Amino acid sequence: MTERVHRRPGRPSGGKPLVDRKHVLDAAERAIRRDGSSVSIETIAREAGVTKPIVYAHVGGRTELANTLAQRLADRLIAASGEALEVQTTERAALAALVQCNLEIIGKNRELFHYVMSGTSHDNLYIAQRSTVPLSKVLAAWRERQGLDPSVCVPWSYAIVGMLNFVALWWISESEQPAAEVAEQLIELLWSGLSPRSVRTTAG
Amino acid sequence: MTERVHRRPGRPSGGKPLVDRKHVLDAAERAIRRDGSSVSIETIAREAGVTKPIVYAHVGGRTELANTLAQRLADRLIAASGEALEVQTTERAALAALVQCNLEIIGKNRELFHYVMSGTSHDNLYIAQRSTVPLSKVLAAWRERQGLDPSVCVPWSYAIVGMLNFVALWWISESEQPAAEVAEQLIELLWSGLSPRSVRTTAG
DNA sequence: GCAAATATTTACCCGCGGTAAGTATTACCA
DNA sequence: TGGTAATACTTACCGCGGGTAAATATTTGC
Repeated sequence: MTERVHRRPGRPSGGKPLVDRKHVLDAAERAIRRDGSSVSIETIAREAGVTKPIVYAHVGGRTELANTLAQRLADRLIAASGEALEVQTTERAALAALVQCNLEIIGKNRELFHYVMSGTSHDNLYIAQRSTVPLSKVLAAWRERQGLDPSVCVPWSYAIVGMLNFVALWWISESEQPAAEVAEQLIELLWSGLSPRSVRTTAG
Repeated sequence: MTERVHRRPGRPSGGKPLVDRKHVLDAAERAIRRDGSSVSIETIAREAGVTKPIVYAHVGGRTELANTLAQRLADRLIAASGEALEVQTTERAALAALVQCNLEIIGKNRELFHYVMSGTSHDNLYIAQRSTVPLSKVLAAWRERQGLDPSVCVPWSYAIVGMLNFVALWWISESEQPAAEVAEQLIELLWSGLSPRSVRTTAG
């Protein structure tokens, strides 16, 4: 966590500015966590110890801020997913671990998640793409390894991301179940589907 | 479609007011369709042939308007889904028809969909619930008929609604594929799951 | 006719996103 | 050592859009 700094106007001695993009973004996250997803740019600026124009200079306007924070959150989710995937043995267990850690990270960043969900522009899929593209690649590689058509992977990626988002939304605000349990339920659907024929015992 | 009306101030002769809730909501939809999802309340009021306070009197503030319109859209989707379900023979085909008609309706109401997606409050799940509750009931009944545990149906409903939402978002803005094709791809995932063992030929 | 009830508008407040212009401090170079 | 250019930051502002209070017009009911 970057700390509050004594700033002074004027060109700084070291080549580097005291307040950079990361400093502002970290402050934004703190402010959102503290004041909720409807926090104003001005409050964020105060949290960073600067004023509004600095925020605009470093990260741009509100939607751009939301996009950037979404990016960061997505990166964390993807990174954690990667780790979760490596540990597990079976593919199904790996998937369950992925979903569970996604839920847990979102649970620890509820307000940020809300900010991102309501702040990013829904017209262009800029952000959703960032989450779906890596997923789509993994899926495509996997399907090809099995000799299956990989063309479904783009819509499937959006489907899975949407699934995760909505379930997370429900889970963080209404459900008392542990993340592992919800993850298992989701994987039951995602792995085996609705089809009654593909019933199988849940993996312990 | 309700039409533009000659209104006059003062207590109206008939018991009924000329401008009611439905009139305003219809106007809102028209305005959104015309000017996009960022349309202002004032513009909506003009479209209805009235002024802002009337809108507030009849439907409330912006989020309440978004919620109400979301409600209406959800009702249309649910109604159309019901019809689609009745016609089909197999359960899988019924599901595919459901998804397809959902996509098509959203495709015909892109701007409204965007308005609803960005306007409804993500903090309380008020709206998502309205879509998921009926779905959840159908799922639960179906699972029970098969002797399966119905407790998964709540998270599954959110999962399916989230899936549909995100795929629709992608489809209306980036995809050129016909709705039927996307629906089939989605159902492939939803019905059979990711599991490699449950591979089966796509229905007709 | 006159008061109460109702429908609607005018005129306004306020907060917030976004920006232009001004001020303070340092680095660089003669 | 002074002066100029570059940099970092602030103050002060604009405008728009959500939301509302108070005024205005019209009709019903006594």
